[in-house]
Amino acid sequence: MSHEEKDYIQILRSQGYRVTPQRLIVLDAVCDIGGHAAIATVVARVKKLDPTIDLSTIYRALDVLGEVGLVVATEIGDEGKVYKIAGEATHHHLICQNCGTVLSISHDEVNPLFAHLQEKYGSFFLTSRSQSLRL
Amino acid sequence: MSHEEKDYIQILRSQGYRVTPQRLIVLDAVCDIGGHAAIATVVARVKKLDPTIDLSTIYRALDVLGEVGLVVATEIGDEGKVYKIAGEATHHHLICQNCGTVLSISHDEVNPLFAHLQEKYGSFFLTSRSQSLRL
DNA sequence: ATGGATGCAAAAGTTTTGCAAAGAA
DNA sequence: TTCTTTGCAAAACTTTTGCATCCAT
Repeated sequence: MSHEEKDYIQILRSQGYRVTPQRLIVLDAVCDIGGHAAIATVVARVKKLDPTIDLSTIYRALDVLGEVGLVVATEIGDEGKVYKIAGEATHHHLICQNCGTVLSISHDEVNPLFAHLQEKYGSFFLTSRSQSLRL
Repeated sequence: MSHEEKDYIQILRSQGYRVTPQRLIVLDAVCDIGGHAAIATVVARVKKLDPTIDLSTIYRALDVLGEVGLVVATEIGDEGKVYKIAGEATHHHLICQNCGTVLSISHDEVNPLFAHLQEKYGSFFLTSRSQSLRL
């Protein structure tokens, strides 16, 4: 697990949320998966760690973890929402339309386009916390 | 309506599908909307034209229209699937993350990036019939 | 006439919500 | 103790499917 224990406990508490085993397991699951994980993947991982955790609890935990900024939810293509640990370098996803494989690429690859679009379209272009460039 | 009557009747028939009033109304609806339309928008438009058309018929009509290539379904961000009349120039969508406004931009804007990515990542990059670059 | 398409109803899949009981602070 | 969170169950949505009837060809 790459997240510091103290940190996320702090973060949850400071935002008025309680630190529960369920939330930690969901956080662990998302973290263990490494990349971006569809809800089904998160659920599978969570259930493997603790089969008694309810589906609704997982959804609620992901909401809370997103609320406090520990997890980021992004909508990508056909996969629906995917979740990942926040704090990674800004990056993007290249998705094979045949097999669905997702390849992450550095923001550097895309930056020239970003710069161009931002200059040209200004307010339409997301500059901060951009998770995905949706074209 | 910008589609030629003869054309789409031909197209449906040639693929073994029948030309029904429901399918034409769904096609008209998508066409009238002009841009990309979420399912809810299509349904609203269809129902206005003919309230008796069933929801399942609309889904099935969109499937068929997609099958024969008259309509294109694209998955974009939070909006889920959006439908539009096929045959437009390849373009992309810029989506304001505040208000959700969608701005279409020419493929020319993005082409340099496409060329770069294609060269670098080869098979991961979709070259034909690309509806959206999903990063 | 005849095979595909429709409308209705029900099913299936996914996400959300109400609430009593359990648990973190 | 107090107030949040959980698990369960049910609800709310969205999309799909089965089937008798209807209709395009």
